[in-house]
Amino acid sequence: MATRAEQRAATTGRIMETARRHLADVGAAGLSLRSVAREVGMVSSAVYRYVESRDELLTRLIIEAYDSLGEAVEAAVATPAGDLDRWVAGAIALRDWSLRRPHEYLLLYGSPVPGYAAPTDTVQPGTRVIRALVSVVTGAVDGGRLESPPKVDDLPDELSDDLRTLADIAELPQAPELLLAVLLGWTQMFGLLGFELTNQTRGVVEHHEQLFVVCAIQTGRAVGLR
Amino acid sequence: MATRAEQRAATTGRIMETARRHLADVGAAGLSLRSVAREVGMVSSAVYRYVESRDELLTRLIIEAYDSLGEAVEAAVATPAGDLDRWVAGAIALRDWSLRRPHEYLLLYGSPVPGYAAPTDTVQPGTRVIRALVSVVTGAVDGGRLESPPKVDDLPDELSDDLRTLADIAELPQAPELLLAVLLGWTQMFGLLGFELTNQTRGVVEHHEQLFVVCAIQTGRAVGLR
DNA sequence: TGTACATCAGTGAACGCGCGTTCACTGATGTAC
DNA sequence: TGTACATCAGTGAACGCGCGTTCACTGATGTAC
Repeated sequence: MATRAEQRAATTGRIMETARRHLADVGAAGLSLRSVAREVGMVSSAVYRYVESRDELLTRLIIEAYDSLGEAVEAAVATPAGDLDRWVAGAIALRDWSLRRPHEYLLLYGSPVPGYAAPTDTVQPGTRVIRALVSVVTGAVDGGRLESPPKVDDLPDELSDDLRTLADIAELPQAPELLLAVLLGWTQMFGLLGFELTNQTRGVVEHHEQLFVVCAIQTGRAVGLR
Repeated sequence: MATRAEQRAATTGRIMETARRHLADVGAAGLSLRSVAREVGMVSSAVYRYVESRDELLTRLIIEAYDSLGEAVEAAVATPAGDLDRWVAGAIALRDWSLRRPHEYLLLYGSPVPGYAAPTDTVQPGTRVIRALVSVVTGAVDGGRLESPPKVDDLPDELSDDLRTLADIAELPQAPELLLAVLLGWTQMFGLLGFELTNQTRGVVEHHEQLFVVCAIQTGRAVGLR
């Protein structure tokens, strides 16, 4: 045992784990290969055996974070329950994960890291969360349980087209109102979460969890879930 | 003319303006006194005649940004029009300003800058935007034009209390539903805007402005504005 | 109005720091015959 | 099973960089009498 491959995997793991912890201390912009190496207990040049560059390390952290968050929401959504309950469970999982790992949340959804451009590898894992939430809607549609959303009368044509295209991609009924509701629900939750994480609501709201749940229920209902 | 005081004001202006431009290039985390000094055309130590430290520069930038944004929204909201139109105008002003100065938006509402803690001076200017929006609601209330919001049945007691306290501060009627709607409308718009600015909706939505307006109309209606 | 002194803006050198990345190297672990 | 060679992990020194901040200084602008 302790073959070379195992050693390598273990060391890579230690590097990534340490990097994640530093991220939490210092934010993405402040993350440095040298300090990670220091804490792992190797000389700075040695980490280059495991990681191509600082940018690649960031990319890996992003992908891991997306996957971890995606997994959490997928699991929450998978519980057998009413459609609305599943939606809310997904939302709560999103919030719980984000509170546990705020700097990773900010890495994914906060300000871009100066000097770093995320490669396209990060796009696909980035869609897991929204796809999990959409799957709840799809389930309700397939079961014939989705209430059709109320007509929105101020909807411009071009926007309707955008939304219909999106509906196709998401394999949802083409009513633009439905996709509008999903999109707004999605951004609503992120707006609230972002405010909570960056302390914009400091001193203003005490019971963030309750607020978030109420928000999730409202957005779920707006989508037509019951 | 060109008295010392005038010179000083002019130079301070150039420093701040350059800093703002660098912010746009490089983000808050990457902003450096030395590079600002370089571009202004003075030696790095000279800027210390105008700015106490890098942190103080950031603080000033934050305050200036809050004030500039606050002013824009206040102006938009001040147009004589229907309540809902004023709300929407405020929202559009928020978006326009943010698109014009995305890095300042991120400085205010994005990830915290590593190693920097905003002093309390920034709190008060930070409330101008929300107070401008609330003033629209107050106007509608005073004119007896606000539709009372529908009862929300899942509202937990503690959260209701939070919301009632907030209502008192904002000098709005105590119905917790009203403040909930304002709060959710507020965060909704920031969520959407944040997604647009950080390109989360890349390739997914084309007509961001229309989407944002629709969103603003919906949130305004949910608040009870007509 | 003119002079003597104080204030101020900007210079240039220096401090100590941490960063990402490269490179030639040593010694241990694996592989082929 | 034993030996010869190839691969690999980690070292240590070095590169060039930009950063924030301090300090003693010079020369110009203001002020008091």
